[in-house]
Amino acid sequence: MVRSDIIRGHLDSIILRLFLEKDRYGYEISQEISLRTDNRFQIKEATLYAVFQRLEKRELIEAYYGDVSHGGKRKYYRITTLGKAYLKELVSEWTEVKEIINLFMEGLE
Amino acid sequence: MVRSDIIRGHLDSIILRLFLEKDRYGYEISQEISLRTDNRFQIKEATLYAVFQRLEKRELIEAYYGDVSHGGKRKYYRITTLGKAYLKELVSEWTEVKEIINLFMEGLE
DNA sequence: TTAATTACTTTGACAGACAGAGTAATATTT
DNA sequence: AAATATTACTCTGTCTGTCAAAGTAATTAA
Repeated sequence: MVRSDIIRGHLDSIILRLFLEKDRYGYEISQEISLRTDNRFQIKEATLYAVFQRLEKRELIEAYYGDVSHGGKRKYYRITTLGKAYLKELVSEWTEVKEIINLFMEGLE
Repeated sequence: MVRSDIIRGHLDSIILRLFLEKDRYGYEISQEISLRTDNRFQIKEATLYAVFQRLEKRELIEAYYGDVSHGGKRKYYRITTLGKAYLKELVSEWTEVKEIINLFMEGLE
């Protein structure tokens, strides 16, 4: 398991990326992250919903209530146009951050 | 300039790496980071000295006072054996984090 | 009926990073 | 010699992101 404070700051990117693919609800996002990372990273519930609140307040995603299938009622989110533009920025930021950190880390692997 | 909370968690790595090369003092580290990143990232003074305190408390680096050349007296740090081992861990952690984030970011660049 | 799973929410705490202000010594300019 | 710039370090208080812990509620399986 990767320490979460090393992934800190990238959660918005990861989550927005998953919303770019399709509308999703919270629990699904958390499952999807565990699945795709092969359990190398798991987002904590409290963190997840805090991210949603932050993104919604900034109008990068918007919520609507979906159908109740298993268990509790699902709250779906969709990414907004603003959110898509922001994700684009985050992606190029990631490219730059990677370059910078590699600058210091390479030659040590 | 890269946002600092996206580099957060990697400062220990960057600084330990610079100490691996040779003993250095604070101001030098800050200059070196700006230089190597071409000013794309600048560590703030308050942050820098907080990192030193953290690393010293964990016995990953140790301090000694050097000669006074220009300006205020310099406090030098050297990396300890423990620090070297820890850096090794951080480097492999970085490789893994990179993989994980790329998992979500690739195909969007 | 009970337990397990799905799904979301809230509160309070903590750690890392930073702004801002301050101290102090040396070097440069006037 | 005095004023200013630069080098160098320290401290306090604040903000933000993440998380632990606890709780609510609905559905499904035992």
